[in-house]
Amino acid sequence: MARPVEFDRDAALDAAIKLFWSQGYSATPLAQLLEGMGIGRSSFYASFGDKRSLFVEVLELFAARTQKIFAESRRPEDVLGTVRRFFERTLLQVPRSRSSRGCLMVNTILELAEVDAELCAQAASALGRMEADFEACFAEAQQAGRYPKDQPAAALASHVMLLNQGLRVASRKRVSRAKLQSEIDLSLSFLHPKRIPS
Amino acid sequence: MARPVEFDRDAALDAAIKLFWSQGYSATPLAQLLEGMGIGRSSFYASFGDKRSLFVEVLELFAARTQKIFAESRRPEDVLGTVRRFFERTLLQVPRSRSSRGCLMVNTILELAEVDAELCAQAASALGRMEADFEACFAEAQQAGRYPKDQPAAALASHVMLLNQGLRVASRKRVSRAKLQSEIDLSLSFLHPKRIPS
DNA sequence: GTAGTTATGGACCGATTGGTTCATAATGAA
DNA sequence: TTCATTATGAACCAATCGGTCCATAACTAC
Repeated sequence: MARPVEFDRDAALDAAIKLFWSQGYSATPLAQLLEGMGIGRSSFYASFGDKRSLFVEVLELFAARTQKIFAESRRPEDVLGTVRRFFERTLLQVPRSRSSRGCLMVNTILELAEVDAELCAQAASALGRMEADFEACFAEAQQAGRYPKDQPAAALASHVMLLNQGLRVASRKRVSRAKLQSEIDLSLSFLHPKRIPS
Repeated sequence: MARPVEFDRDAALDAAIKLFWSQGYSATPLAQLLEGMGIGRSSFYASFGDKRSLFVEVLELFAARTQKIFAESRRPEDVLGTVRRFFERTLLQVPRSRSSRGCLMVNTILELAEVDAELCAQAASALGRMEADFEACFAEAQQAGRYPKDQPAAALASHVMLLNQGLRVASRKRVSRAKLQSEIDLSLSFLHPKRIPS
């Protein structure tokens, strides 16, 4: 009953993710978004409302995708394997151009901590959900006796998120894949239960 | 032989550090710098050349101060204690307003990775010097037989930097002191040599 | 066809950005 | 006092920022 939209909304969102992810929120001017998304100003404001609103949507979508990768990496019988797979899939088994973008949530927290509390809270909340997922993994493994209980699952999950944040920073300074790999290996070796003869 | 400067250059630099540190490079407008530093535009451009030049100077100064804290934390006979002291002095034994700023080098790398390669390289280089220092600590301890040699000192130092980056991100999302403390404790407990009976 | 509805492109807007210019003020040397 | 030198404050600048407005295009229902 009216003129149809001429662009692919999902494709446009994809382009927006790429831009925000690599350059950050403030460093990505509207003009660049329009060019990357392949749409005009009017269409932009009609479909996405606002630069900030678009960013909210992008952040949400990014978090959902990350959550999906986590879900695909998860294997109930192997906590540390889950952690390893998640790290390797997001940092090593992707083109360098992608891994060097780090994590949008982490980037956002650092960029907007003192600038936009709401966006920052949204990013932190997404990271919080990831942490809760990791905690559930550890708790499950501990219940099943596959992981030592001398550290609470929450603390272990928190530490995994610490490693995650550290790795994202590292990946943004274009360190070599090999170094990233050995960082992952060493971090996981520390997490491996040491069987101390009783 | 000419009109003397009316402001304290070091104090002005201090104010600039605080602003860049908490808000980032692009999110800190010149007007705010001028107000914070307590000087006028002309004096600013006469003394610091440029917003970007000022940032270079700030970054250098910040790195030097961080290096100093490291040096004060260093105790040759105790690597892990050195690491712990460095973390605790920069994250716990400071007002929250300060620790919640994270680390200027880390912040800069995340903010400017795809925007200003030079500034980013400068920040990365400063982090690299820290890593080298940590490596020297581990190497020394290993030579003296106070730390196991099953991991190369470089890898250990690299891991400490990973923890550092992770902690800075965590501190920027205003997590409680208690949580920061336990993150530090757990990370260090993983680094503690396990005495496996031979 | 015409009417009603929505999408689009381009002109336009005020605000803010970092940076420059210049007249003037403050000093030391003569 | 006078001159040379440098610091300062205010006015000014072009460029860019995100956002709005409006005439027109493209479609469906009738």
